[in-house]
Amino acid sequence: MNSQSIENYLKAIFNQAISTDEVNTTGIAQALEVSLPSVNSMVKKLAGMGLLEYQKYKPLKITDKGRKMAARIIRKHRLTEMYLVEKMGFGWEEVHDIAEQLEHIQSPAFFDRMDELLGYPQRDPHGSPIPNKNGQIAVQEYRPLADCQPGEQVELKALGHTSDEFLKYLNSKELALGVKVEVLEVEAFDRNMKVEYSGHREVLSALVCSKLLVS
Amino acid sequence: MNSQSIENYLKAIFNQAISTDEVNTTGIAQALEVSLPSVNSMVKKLAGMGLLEYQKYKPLKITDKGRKMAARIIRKHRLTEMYLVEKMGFGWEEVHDIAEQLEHIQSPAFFDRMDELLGYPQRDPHGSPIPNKNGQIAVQEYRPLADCQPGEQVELKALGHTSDEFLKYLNSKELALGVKVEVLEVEAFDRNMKVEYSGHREVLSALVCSKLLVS
DNA sequence: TTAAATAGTTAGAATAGACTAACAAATTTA
DNA sequence: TAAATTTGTTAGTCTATTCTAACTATTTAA
Ligand SMILES: [Mn+2]
Ligand SMILES: [Mn+2]
Ligand SMILES: [Mn+2]
Ligand SMILES: [Mn+2]
Repeated sequence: MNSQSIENYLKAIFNQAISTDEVNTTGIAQALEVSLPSVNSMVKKLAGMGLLEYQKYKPLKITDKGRKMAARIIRKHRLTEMYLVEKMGFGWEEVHDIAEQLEHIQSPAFFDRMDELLGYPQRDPHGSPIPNKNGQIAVQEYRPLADCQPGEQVELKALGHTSDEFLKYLNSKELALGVKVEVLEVEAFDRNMKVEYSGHREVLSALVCSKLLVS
Repeated sequence: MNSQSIENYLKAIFNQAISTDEVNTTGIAQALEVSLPSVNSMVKKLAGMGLLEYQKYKPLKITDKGRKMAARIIRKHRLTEMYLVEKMGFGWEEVHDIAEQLEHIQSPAFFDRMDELLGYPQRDPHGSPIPNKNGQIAVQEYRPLADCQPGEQVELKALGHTSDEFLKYLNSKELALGVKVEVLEVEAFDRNMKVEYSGHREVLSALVCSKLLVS
Protein backbone atom coordinates (compact mmCIF):
# COMPACT_ATOMS: atom_id res chain seq x y z
CA MET A 1 0.00 0.00 0.00
CA ASN A 2 1.40 3.40 -0.98
CA SER A 3 1.83 5.97 1.75
CA GLN A 4 -0.09 9.23 1.85
CA SER A 5 3.14 11.04 1.07
CA ILE A 6 3.70 9.04 -2.07
CA GLU A 7 0.12 9.67 -3.14
CA ASN A 8 0.34 13.40 -2.49
CA TYR A 9 3.58 13.78 -4.45
CA LEU A 10 2.28 11.76 -7.35
CA LYS A 11 -0.92 13.76 -7.48
CA ALA A 12 0.97 17.06 -7.41
CA ILE A 13 3.21 15.93 -10.26
CA PHE A 14 0.23 14.73 -12.27
CA ASN A 15 -1.58 18.03 -11.76
CA GLN A 16 1.40 20.06 -12.88
CA ALA A 17 1.84 17.82 -15.90
CA ILE A 18 -1.69 18.73 -17.04
CA SER A 19 -1.10 22.45 -16.99
CA THR A 20 2.56 22.78 -17.98
CA ASP A 21 3.76 19.42 -19.28
CA GLU A 22 7.27 20.41 -18.18
CA VAL A 23 7.15 19.42 -14.54
CA ASN A 24 9.99 20.78 -12.46
CA THR A 25 11.08 19.94 -8.97
CA THR A 26 10.69 23.47 -7.67
CA GLY A 27 7.03 23.59 -8.61
CA ILE A 28 6.33 20.41 -6.68
CA ALA A 29 8.23 21.70 -3.67
CA GLN A 30 6.09 24.83 -3.71
CA ALA A 31 2.82 22.99 -4.26
CA LEU A 32 3.47 20.63 -1.35
CA GLU A 33 5.34 23.14 0.81
CA VAL A 34 8.35 20.91 1.28
CA SER A 35 12.04 21.43 0.60
CA LEU A 36 13.74 20.74 -2.72
CA PRO A 37 15.77 17.82 -1.37
CA SER A 38 12.58 16.20 -0.09
CA VAL A 39 11.12 16.34 -3.57
CA ASN A 40 14.35 15.09 -5.07
CA SER A 41 14.46 11.99 -2.90
CA MET A 42 10.78 11.23 -3.39
CA VAL A 43 11.16 11.66 -7.15
CA LYS A 44 13.84 9.01 -7.13
CA LYS A 45 11.59 6.69 -5.19
CA LEU A 46 8.65 7.27 -7.55
CA ALA A 47 10.95 6.65 -10.52
CA GLY A 48 12.06 3.42 -8.86
CA MET A 49 8.40 2.42 -8.66
CA GLY A 50 7.94 3.06 -12.36
CA LEU A 51 5.65 6.03 -11.85
CA LEU A 52 8.03 8.65 -13.25
CA GLU A 53 10.89 8.86 -15.70
CA TYR A 54 13.75 10.64 -14.07
CA GLN A 55 17.04 11.91 -15.38
CA LYS A 56 19.22 14.27 -13.39
CA TYR A 57 18.51 17.92 -14.13
CA LYS A 58 15.78 17.03 -16.63
CA PRO A 59 12.11 17.93 -16.21
CA LEU A 60 10.05 15.15 -14.61
CA LYS A 61 7.96 12.93 -16.85
CA ILE A 62 5.09 10.95 -15.45
CA THR A 63 4.61 7.46 -16.92
CA ASP A 64 1.30 5.90 -17.98
CA LYS A 65 1.39 3.85 -14.83
CA GLY A 66 1.91 6.99 -12.77
CA ARG A 67 -0.81 8.84 -14.62
CA LYS A 68 -3.27 6.06 -14.02
CA MET A 69 -2.45 5.81 -10.35
CA ALA A 70 -2.70 9.58 -9.87
CA ALA A 71 -6.02 9.68 -11.69
CA ARG A 72 -7.42 7.05 -9.37
CA ILE A 73 -6.50 9.16 -6.36
CA ILE A 74 -8.01 12.23 -8.00
CA ARG A 75 -11.13 10.18 -8.69
CA LYS A 76 -11.48 9.55 -4.97
CA HIS A 77 -10.85 13.23 -4.24
CA ARG A 78 -13.46 14.50 -6.67
CA LEU A 79 -16.09 11.89 -5.85
CA THR A 80 -15.66 12.87 -2.23
CA GLU A 81 -16.07 16.57 -2.99
CA MET A 82 -19.21 15.84 -4.97
CA TYR A 83 -20.56 13.63 -2.21
CA LEU A 84 -19.90 16.24 0.46
CA VAL A 85 -21.72 18.91 -1.54
CA GLU A 86 -24.60 16.83 -2.89
CA LYS A 87 -25.29 14.45 -0.03
CA MET A 88 -23.99 16.21 3.05
CA GLY A 89 -24.85 19.82 2.34
CA PHE A 90 -21.37 21.36 2.34
CA GLY A 91 -20.56 24.44 0.28
CA TRP A 92 -18.12 24.07 -2.63
CA GLU A 93 -15.62 26.18 -0.70
CA GLU A 94 -15.60 23.77 2.27
CA VAL A 95 -14.86 20.44 0.70
CA HIS A 96 -11.30 20.46 -0.60
CA ASP A 97 -9.49 20.03 2.71
CA ILE A 98 -11.72 17.15 3.73
CA ALA A 99 -11.27 15.48 0.33
CA GLU A 100 -7.52 15.93 0.63
CA GLN A 101 -7.69 13.50 3.55
CA LEU A 102 -10.43 11.16 2.34
CA GLU A 103 -8.68 10.59 -1.00
CA HIS A 104 -6.24 8.33 0.86
CA ILE A 105 -8.88 5.98 2.24
CA GLN A 106 -8.36 2.41 1.04
CA SER A 107 -11.80 1.04 0.32
CA PRO A 108 -13.01 0.60 -3.23
CA ALA A 109 -16.48 -0.23 -1.89
CA PHE A 110 -16.69 3.11 -0.09
CA PHE A 111 -16.05 5.13 -3.23
CA ASP A 112 -18.12 2.85 -5.43
CA ARG A 113 -21.04 3.49 -3.12
CA MET A 114 -20.52 7.23 -3.27
CA ASP A 115 -20.39 7.03 -7.04
CA GLU A 116 -23.60 5.02 -7.16
CA LEU A 117 -25.46 7.26 -4.71
CA LEU A 118 -24.42 10.27 -6.76
CA GLY A 119 -25.62 8.66 -10.01
CA TYR A 120 -22.14 8.32 -11.53
CA PRO A 121 -21.32 12.02 -11.86
CA GLN A 122 -18.91 13.16 -14.55
CA ARG A 123 -17.71 16.32 -12.81
CA ASP A 124 -16.93 17.51 -9.30
CA PRO A 125 -18.54 20.58 -7.67
CA HIS A 126 -15.93 22.84 -9.29
CA GLY A 127 -16.59 21.45 -12.77
CA SER A 128 -13.44 19.34 -12.94
CA PRO A 129 -13.83 15.94 -14.59
CA ILE A 130 -13.96 12.83 -12.40
CA PRO A 131 -11.61 10.15 -13.78
CA ASN A 132 -13.17 6.73 -14.30
CA LYS A 133 -12.21 3.61 -12.36
CA ASN A 134 -9.53 2.78 -14.91
CA GLY A 135 -7.81 6.09 -14.35
CA GLN A 136 -8.98 7.65 -17.58
CA ILE A 137 -9.86 11.30 -17.46
CA ALA A 138 -11.95 13.38 -19.88
CA VAL A 139 -10.27 16.40 -21.43
CA GLN A 140 -11.44 19.86 -20.47
CA GLU A 141 -13.06 21.32 -23.57
CA TYR A 142 -13.93 24.66 -22.01
CA ARG A 143 -12.28 28.02 -22.65
CA PRO A 144 -11.73 30.90 -20.25
CA LEU A 145 -14.31 33.67 -20.16
CA ALA A 146 -11.39 36.00 -20.78
CA ASP A 147 -11.24 34.70 -24.37
CA CYS A 148 -14.82 35.69 -25.11
CA GLN A 149 -15.90 38.70 -27.15
CA PRO A 150 -18.53 41.34 -26.35
CA GLY A 151 -21.98 40.08 -27.25
CA GLU A 152 -21.17 36.42 -26.59
CA GLN A 153 -23.53 34.41 -24.41
CA VAL A 154 -21.88 31.56 -22.56
CA GLU A 155 -22.48 29.23 -19.63
CA LEU A 156 -20.14 28.88 -16.63
CA LYS A 157 -18.99 25.27 -16.68
CA ALA A 158 -15.88 24.94 -14.55
CA LEU A 159 -13.18 26.80 -12.65
CA GLY A 160 -9.51 27.11 -13.46
CA HIS A 161 -8.67 27.79 -9.83
CA THR A 162 -10.43 26.55 -6.71
CA SER A 163 -8.99 28.25 -3.63
CA ASP A 164 -11.36 28.94 -0.76
CA GLU A 165 -10.90 32.67 -1.29
CA PHE A 166 -11.85 32.52 -4.96
CA LEU A 167 -14.86 30.30 -4.22
CA LYS A 168 -16.02 32.68 -1.50
CA TYR A 169 -15.60 35.57 -3.92
CA LEU A 170 -17.77 33.74 -6.46
CA ASN A 171 -20.34 33.05 -3.74
CA SER A 172 -20.44 36.75 -2.94
CA LYS A 173 -21.16 37.51 -6.61
CA GLU A 174 -23.67 34.66 -6.87
CA LEU A 175 -21.60 33.10 -9.61
CA ALA A 176 -22.24 29.35 -9.69
CA LEU A 177 -21.76 26.62 -12.27
CA GLY A 178 -24.53 26.63 -14.87
CA VAL A 179 -25.05 30.40 -14.73
CA LYS A 180 -25.56 31.98 -18.18
CA VAL A 181 -23.25 34.93 -18.69
CA GLU A 182 -23.41 37.60 -21.37
CA VAL A 183 -20.30 39.61 -22.17
CA LEU A 184 -21.30 43.27 -22.48
CA GLU A 185 -17.98 45.08 -22.79
CA VAL A 186 -14.28 44.39 -22.62
CA GLU A 187 -12.05 47.19 -21.39
CA ALA A 188 -9.13 47.31 -23.82
CA PHE A 189 -6.69 48.72 -21.29
CA ASP A 190 -6.87 46.10 -18.54
CA ARG A 191 -9.17 43.47 -20.10
CA ASN A 192 -11.74 43.90 -17.33
CA MET A 193 -15.12 42.61 -18.49
CA LYS A 194 -18.55 44.02 -17.91
CA VAL A 195 -20.92 41.05 -17.80
CA GLU A 196 -24.55 40.28 -17.08
CA TYR A 197 -25.88 37.07 -15.54
CA SER A 198 -29.04 36.07 -13.66
CA GLY A 199 -30.03 39.68 -13.04
CA HIS A 200 -26.55 40.79 -12.00
CA ARG A 201 -24.41 43.33 -13.79
CA GLU A 202 -20.79 43.14 -12.71
CA VAL A 203 -17.32 44.14 -13.76
CA LEU A 204 -14.97 41.18 -13.48
CA SER A 205 -11.19 41.54 -13.46
CA ALA A 206 -9.05 39.90 -16.12
CA LEU A 207 -7.67 37.59 -13.44
CA VAL A 208 -11.13 36.38 -12.49
CA CYS A 209 -12.18 36.02 -16.14
CA SER A 210 -9.16 33.85 -16.86
CA LYS A 211 -10.28 31.42 -14.14
CA LEU A 212 -13.90 31.12 -15.23
CA LEU A 213 -14.25 28.33 -17.79
CA VAL A 214 -17.23 28.55 -20.09
CA SER A 215 -18.78 27.02 -23.16
CA MET B 1 -1.91 16.87 15.41
CA ASN B 2 -1.55 13.33 16.75
CA SER B 3 -0.48 10.63 14.34
CA GLN B 4 -2.70 7.72 13.39
CA SER B 5 -0.36 5.45 15.32
CA ILE B 6 -0.80 7.44 18.50
CA GLU B 7 -4.56 7.41 18.03
CA ASN B 8 -4.68 3.67 17.41
CA TYR B 9 -2.60 2.87 20.49
CA LEU B 10 -4.62 5.18 22.69
CA LYS B 11 -7.88 3.68 21.47
CA ALA B 12 -6.64 0.14 22.05
CA ILE B 13 -5.59 1.01 25.60
CA PHE B 14 -8.90 2.71 26.29
CA ASN B 15 -10.84 -0.28 25.00
CA GLN B 16 -8.90 -2.71 27.15
CA ALA B 17 -9.36 -0.46 30.16
CA ILE B 18 -13.14 -0.78 29.76
CA SER B 19 -13.16 -4.56 29.84
CA THR B 20 -10.32 -5.40 32.19
CA ASP B 21 -9.22 -2.23 33.99
CA GLU B 22 -5.76 -3.80 34.35
CA VAL B 23 -4.26 -2.90 30.98
CA ASN B 24 -1.08 -4.76 30.19
CA THR B 25 1.44 -4.20 27.45
CA THR B 26 1.06 -7.67 25.99
CA GLY B 27 -2.65 -7.19 25.40
CA ILE B 28 -2.02 -4.01 23.45
CA ALA B 29 0.69 -5.69 21.41
CA GLN B 30 -1.75 -8.45 20.48
CA ALA B 31 -4.63 -6.09 19.75
CA LEU B 32 -2.52 -3.97 17.41
CA GLU B 33 -0.36 -6.82 16.09
CA VAL B 34 2.90 -5.10 16.93
CA SER B 35 5.88 -6.16 19.02
CA LEU B 36 6.20 -5.63 22.76
CA PRO B 37 9.02 -3.09 22.40
CA SER B 38 6.90 -1.06 20.01
CA VAL B 39 4.18 -0.84 22.62
CA ASN B 40 6.70 -0.04 25.31
CA SER B 41 8.12 2.92 23.45
CA MET B 42 4.72 4.25 22.47
CA VAL B 43 3.51 3.91 26.05
CA LYS B 44 6.36 6.12 27.18
CA LYS B 45 5.44 8.67 24.56
CA LEU B 46 1.76 8.64 25.55
CA ALA B 47 2.76 8.99 29.19
CA GLY B 48 4.90 11.97 28.23
CA MET B 49 1.83 13.50 26.60
CA GLY B 50 -0.16 13.08 29.80
CA LEU B 51 -2.48 10.46 28.32
CA LEU B 52 -1.28 7.57 30.48
CA GLU B 53 0.29 7.02 33.86
CA TYR B 54 3.24 4.75 33.45
CA GLN B 55 5.51 3.04 35.94
CA LYS B 56 7.87 0.30 34.92
CA TYR B 57 6.39 -3.17 35.21
CA LYS B 58 3.07 -1.79 36.43
CA PRO B 59 -0.21 -2.12 34.55
CA LEU B 60 -1.00 0.88 32.34
CA LYS B 61 -3.44 3.46 33.63
CA ILE B 62 -5.18 5.81 31.26
CA THR B 63 -5.66 9.40 32.52
CA ASP B 64 -8.83 11.46 32.22
CA LYS B 65 -7.20 13.38 29.42
CA GLY B 66 -6.38 10.11 27.65
CA ARG B 67 -9.86 8.75 28.21
CA LYS B 68 -11.41 11.88 26.76
CA MET B 69 -9.16 11.89 23.72
CA ALA B 70 -9.78 8.18 23.09
CA ALA B 71 -13.53 8.66 23.40
CA ARG B 72 -13.44 11.39 20.79
CA ILE B 73 -11.74 9.06 18.34
CA ILE B 74 -14.24 6.33 19.14
CA ARG B 75 -17.01 8.88 18.60
CA LYS B 76 -15.73 9.42 15.06
CA HIS B 77 -15.44 5.66 14.51
CA ARG B 78 -18.95 4.90 15.66
CA LEU B 79 -20.60 7.85 13.93
CA THR B 80 -18.91 6.69 10.75
CA GLU B 81 -20.17 3.14 11.17
CA MET B 82 -23.68 4.42 11.75
CA TYR B 83 -23.46 6.71 8.75
CA LEU B 84 -22.19 3.95 6.49
CA VAL B 85 -25.05 1.67 7.51
CA GLU B 86 -27.86 4.22 7.66
CA LYS B 87 -26.97 6.56 4.81
CA MET B 88 -24.83 4.53 2.46
CA GLY B 89 -26.45 1.12 2.68
CA PHE B 90 -23.56 -0.94 4.00
CA GLY B 91 -24.13 -4.02 6.13
CA TRP B 92 -23.04 -3.96 9.79
CA GLU B 93 -20.35 -6.49 8.97
CA GLU B 94 -18.77 -4.23 6.32
CA VAL B 95 -18.20 -0.99 8.16
CA HIS B 96 -15.52 -1.55 10.78
CA ASP B 97 -12.49 -1.51 8.49
CA ILE B 98 -13.64 1.66 6.76
CA ALA B 99 -14.34 3.35 10.10
CA GLU B 100 -10.90 2.30 11.33
CA GLN B 101 -9.51 4.63 8.66
CA LEU B 102 -12.10 7.41 8.75
CA GLU B 103 -11.78 7.80 12.53
CA HIS B 104 -8.48 9.60 11.86
CA ILE B 105 -9.94 12.31 9.62
CA GLN B 106 -9.39 15.77 11.04
CA SER B 107 -12.56 17.70 10.37
CA PRO B 108 -15.01 18.43 13.15
CA ALA B 109 -17.48 19.75 10.54
CA PHE B 110 -17.47 16.42 8.71
CA PHE B 111 -18.46 14.42 11.77
CA ASP B 112 -20.86 17.08 13.03
CA ARG B 113 -22.66 16.85 9.71
CA MET B 114 -22.84 13.07 9.94
CA ASP B 115 -24.21 13.37 13.45
CA GLU B 116 -26.83 15.86 12.33
CA LEU B 117 -27.88 13.86 9.26
CA LEU B 118 -28.23 10.78 11.47
CA GLY B 119 -30.37 12.66 14.00
CA TYR B 120 -27.80 12.52 16.82
CA PRO B 121 -27.75 8.74 17.33
CA GLN B 122 -26.86 7.33 20.73
CA ARG B 123 -25.56 3.98 19.51
CA ASP B 124 -23.64 2.55 16.58
CA PRO B 125 -24.91 -0.28 14.33
CA HIS B 126 -23.57 -2.86 16.80
CA GLY B 127 -25.33 -1.27 19.76
CA SER B 128 -22.21 0.32 21.26
CA PRO B 129 -22.71 3.80 22.73
CA ILE B 130 -21.46 6.81 20.76
CA PRO B 131 -19.48 9.13 23.06
CA ASN B 132 -20.58 12.77 23.01
CA LYS B 133 -18.44 15.63 21.72
CA ASN B 134 -16.91 16.13 25.16
CA GLY B 135 -15.63 12.58 25.22
CA GLN B 136 -18.25 11.33 27.68
CA ILE B 137 -19.56 7.86 27.10
CA ALA B 138 -22.73 6.23 28.40
CA VAL B 139 -22.33 3.03 30.40
CA GLN B 140 -23.54 -0.24 28.93
CA GLU B 141 -26.47 -1.33 31.08
CA TYR B 142 -27.15 -4.55 29.19
CA ARG B 143 -26.43 -8.10 30.32
CA PRO B 144 -25.40 -11.10 28.27
CA LEU B 145 -28.12 -13.43 27.05
CA ALA B 146 -26.06 -16.15 28.73
CA ASP B 147 -27.18 -14.80 32.13
CA CYS B 148 -30.87 -15.20 31.31
CA GLN B 149 -33.12 -17.92 32.68
CA PRO B 150 -35.57 -20.15 30.79
CA GLY B 151 -38.86 -18.33 30.29
CA GLU B 152 -37.31 -14.87 30.10
CA GLN B 153 -38.25 -12.59 27.23
CA VAL B 154 -35.58 -10.09 26.28
CA GLU B 155 -34.58 -7.82 23.43
CA LEU B 156 -31.24 -7.92 21.64
CA LYS B 157 -29.64 -4.53 22.26
CA ALA B 158 -25.92 -4.77 21.57
CA LEU B 159 -23.02 -7.08 20.87
CA GLY B 160 -20.08 -7.94 23.06
CA HIS B 161 -18.00 -8.87 20.05
CA THR B 162 -18.14 -7.46 16.53
CA SER B 163 -15.86 -9.46 14.23
CA ASP B 164 -16.96 -9.88 10.63
CA GLU B 165 -17.34 -13.61 11.20
CA PHE B 166 -19.63 -13.18 14.17
CA LEU B 167 -21.72 -10.56 12.35
CA LYS B 168 -22.05 -12.82 9.33
CA TYR B 169 -23.07 -15.66 11.61
CA LEU B 170 -25.77 -13.43 13.13
CA ASN B 171 -26.91 -12.44 9.63
CA SER B 172 -27.25 -16.11 8.74
CA LYS B 173 -29.48 -16.63 11.78
CA GLU B 174 -31.41 -13.40 11.10
CA LEU B 175 -30.41 -12.10 14.50
CA ALA B 176 -30.43 -8.28 14.43
CA LEU B 177 -30.61 -5.60 17.08
CA GLY B 178 -34.14 -5.09 18.33
CA VAL B 179 -35.13 -8.72 17.89
CA LYS B 180 -37.22 -10.12 20.78
CA VAL B 181 -35.79 -13.36 22.10
CA GLU B 182 -37.41 -15.87 24.41
CA VAL B 183 -35.25 -18.32 26.31
CA LEU B 184 -36.83 -21.76 26.10
CA GLU B 185 -34.25 -24.04 27.64
CA VAL B 186 -30.72 -23.95 28.99
CA GLU B 187 -28.66 -27.10 28.68
CA ALA B 188 -27.01 -27.58 32.08
CA PHE B 189 -24.01 -29.43 30.69
CA ASP B 190 -22.65 -26.89 28.18
CA ARG B 191 -24.95 -23.89 28.75
CA ASN B 192 -26.25 -24.01 25.18
CA MET B 193 -29.56 -22.19 24.93
CA LYS B 194 -32.62 -23.07 22.97
CA VAL B 195 -34.28 -19.80 22.01
CA GLU B 196 -37.14 -18.49 19.93
CA TYR B 197 -37.25 -15.17 18.08
CA SER B 198 -39.19 -13.77 15.12
CA GLY B 199 -40.41 -17.19 14.04
CA HIS B 200 -37.02 -18.87 14.46
CA ARG B 201 -36.18 -21.63 16.89
CA GLU B 202 -32.45 -22.04 17.34
CA VAL B 203 -29.88 -23.52 19.66
CA LEU B 204 -27.19 -20.97 20.45
CA SER B 205 -23.84 -21.89 21.93
CA ALA B 206 -22.71 -20.51 25.28
CA LEU B 207 -20.04 -18.53 23.44
CA VAL B 208 -22.60 -16.84 21.22
CA CYS B 209 -24.95 -16.20 24.17
CA SER B 210 -22.16 -14.50 26.09
CA LYS B 211 -21.72 -12.03 23.24
CA LEU B 212 -25.38 -11.13 22.79
CA LEU B 213 -26.29 -8.25 25.08
CA VAL B 214 -29.94 -7.93 25.97
CA SER B 215 -32.34 -6.08 28.23
C1' DT C 1 30.33 35.03 -23.50
C1' DT C 2 31.36 35.49 -18.99
C1' DA C 3 28.89 36.47 -14.56
C1' DA C 4 24.88 36.15 -11.85
C1' DA C 5 20.86 33.93 -10.71
C1' DT C 6 18.05 29.93 -10.56
C1' DA C 7 17.24 25.09 -10.28
C1' DG C 8 18.59 20.68 -8.92
C1' DT C 9 21.63 17.42 -6.32
C1' DT C 10 24.27 15.28 -2.59
C1' DA C 11 25.62 14.54 2.04
C1' DG C 12 24.46 14.24 6.49
C1' DA C 13 21.29 14.56 10.36
C1' DA C 14 16.74 14.36 12.81
C1' DT C 15 12.30 12.21 14.07
C1' DA C 16 8.69 8.69 14.12
C1' DG C 17 7.64 4.19 14.27
C1' DA C 18 8.63 -0.30 13.61
C1' DC C 19 11.72 -4.52 14.49
C1' DT C 20 15.09 -8.40 16.84
C1' DA C 21 18.11 -9.92 20.43
C1' DA C 22 19.30 -9.87 24.98
C1' DC C 23 18.06 -9.27 29.50
C1' DA C 24 15.36 -8.35 33.92
C1' DA C 25 11.30 -8.43 36.76
C1' DA C 26 7.14 -10.56 38.11
C1' DT C 27 4.25 -14.36 38.34
C1' DT C 28 3.12 -19.13 38.22
C1' DT C 29 4.15 -23.93 38.97
C1' DA C 30 6.23 -27.66 40.99
C1' DT D 1 10.81 -21.67 47.98
C1' DA D 2 13.28 -22.61 43.83
C1' DA D 3 12.63 -23.23 39.00
C1' DA D 4 10.16 -22.29 35.01
C1' DT D 5 7.30 -19.33 32.51
C1' DT D 6 5.47 -15.08 31.29
C1' DT D 7 5.75 -10.24 30.97
C1' DG D 8 8.11 -6.06 30.36
C1' DT D 9 12.41 -3.37 29.33
C1' DT D 10 16.63 -1.85 27.03
C1' DA D 11 19.83 -1.46 23.39
C1' DG D 12 20.57 -1.19 18.87
C1' DT D 13 19.02 -1.32 14.00
C1' DC D 14 16.07 -0.23 9.99
C1' DT D 15 12.97 2.40 6.86
C1' DA D 16 10.32 6.46 5.67
C1' DT D 17 10.16 11.15 5.47
C1' DT D 18 11.67 15.34 6.44
C1' DC D 19 15.26 19.00 6.98
C1' DT D 20 19.78 22.27 6.35
C1' DA D 21 24.16 23.18 4.37
C1' DA D 22 27.09 22.78 0.71
C1' DC D 23 27.72 22.09 -3.94
C1' DT D 24 26.86 21.63 -9.14
C1' DA D 25 24.44 22.22 -13.41
C1' DT D 26 21.60 25.03 -16.18
C1' DT D 27 19.58 29.18 -17.58
C1' DT D 28 19.37 34.17 -17.89
C1' DA D 29 21.31 38.64 -18.24
C1' DA D 30 24.86 41.96 -18.61
MN1 LIG E 1 -10.17 19.65 -4.43
MN1 LIG F 1 -4.05 14.31 0.15
MN1 LIG G 1 -15.93 -0.77 14.77
MN1 LIG H 1 -7.73 3.38 13.21
